[in-house]
Parts: sequence; structure tokens; C-alpha cells
Amino acid sequence: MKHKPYSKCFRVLSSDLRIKIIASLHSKSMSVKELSESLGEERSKVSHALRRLKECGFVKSKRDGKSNIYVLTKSILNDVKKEGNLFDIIEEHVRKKCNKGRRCF
Amino acid sequence: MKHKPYSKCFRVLSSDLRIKIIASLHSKSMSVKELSESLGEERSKVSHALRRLKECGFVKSKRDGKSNIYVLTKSILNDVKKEGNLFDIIEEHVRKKCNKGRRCF
DNA sequence: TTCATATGTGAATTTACTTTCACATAAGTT
DNA sequence: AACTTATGTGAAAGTAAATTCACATATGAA
Repeated sequence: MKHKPYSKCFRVLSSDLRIKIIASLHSKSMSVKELSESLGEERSKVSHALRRLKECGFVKSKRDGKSNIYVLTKSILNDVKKEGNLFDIIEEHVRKKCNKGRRCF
Repeated sequence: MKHKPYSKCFRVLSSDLRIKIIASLHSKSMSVKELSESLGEERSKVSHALRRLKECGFVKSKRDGKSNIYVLTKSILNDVKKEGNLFDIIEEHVRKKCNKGRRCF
């Protein structure tokens, strides 16, 4: 088992904003502006976040006129749709374990 | 969907050392000293890492004489054993997506 | 081509995390 | 009790990541 890839991927998922972006894009592909407005976050912040998500293959983008539309890649899109996906696993863990510890939240 | 729990859990998993510890404890429950020696990492570093893993419910500890033996909790232990677990999902993602991006590794 | 809109990006700043170190505690041994 | 071993812990120092901001680029409209 190589460790670096795991920690790197988890690190990209370790930001609240980036998780929000994944959740948003799951409902609907969006431009930076749309994401930025719907999340109430500064545009450049969203842009930097998207870059990190893109670098690790969680999202991709396509030009549409003046906008760049961001889309979840199949990989993570499938995860979110499938039963027993990445988020289910974490959610279950959180439900069972994390609320008991003081510091986790 | 609450976002904080996700990002917090992912953050705890975003350290190479902490992933190594999880992998080690998967083979065998160990004391801080044993972990520290087998990983070649400074004792206090391992102790701090274990605290974070414990805070988020990934490991628990039990006294055994002078030692504290660290054990993976059922939650994550099951994950590592089950097909389609957390690590499989990330591994598959890495294999498919991350090696294409420059920055991910 | 000039202007407005949407976005990307680098760098400085700020914030968060990790590592190290000295010391405290706890249990077993002599 | 005094000593040794194993560990926990707080705080300083070091390192990395997030945020902000000014500017660059790219596309469509007038």
C-alpha cells in the first residue's frame, strides 16, 4: 500500500468549501460565478478550490462562451450516486464515532 | 448534508503518518513505542498523531501495564476489510484520475 | 476595436497544521 | 521510596495551506 496518494486525495477532500462544491456540482454543473453566488463565497476562492479539485481529478471543466462549466468526473459522481459510496462511509463513521469525541467538531 | 464532519474526517486522514499508522494497526494492534519503532518515527510525533486519530474515532487505546495499546475501531477496521471500502474507493480514484494530473503527486 | 463579463493566476498575507522539545504523569521494578 | 520505562502534553518553532488582491487573459457584445 502506497500512502502518499491516499493522504493527498484525503487532503483535497479536507476542505469544507471543496466538499460544498462537490455537493453543489452533484445537483447541477455550474460556472465559477454560479457556484460563487450560490455558496456566497468569494469568486477567486472558488476558482482556487476548483483548481485543486481538478488537479486531483474530482472535477473537470468545459468552456461555454464566457463561462467555464464545472462538472463532477464520473469517478466521484458514481461514488455519490452509489450505495456505500465514499460519503456514506464517512457519514456512517461520523454518526457512530465522531460525535462522541469532543474535539472532532 | 452537513459539510464540516466530512471535511474534518478527511483532514484527519490527510496525513501520511496517520495513514501509515492505520495501515500498521490493521495488521496488528500496537503500543506507541512499537509503532514508533516500526515506522521509524519520533515517539511524540506518533503520540500526537494517535491523539488525532482517537479524537475522530478511528482508533481507541487500552492500558496494558506501562503501555497503551492502540487498536483500530470497528468502524474503520471493517472498512479496511470490506470489499469496496474507503481505501479501495480512493485507490480506484487515484488509479483512474490522479496520475493524469501533474500536481496531485 | 473598445468595452464588459467571466475566469485564471501569482504573490503577499494570514491562518492552520506539524514537528520538536522539555517536562509531567503513570506504572512496574529494585 | 528511588529508579526506569512508556506515554501524554503544551508551547515554541517550523512548515504548509487558505485567503485576499491586483492584474492578466479570453470571449462575446456594441
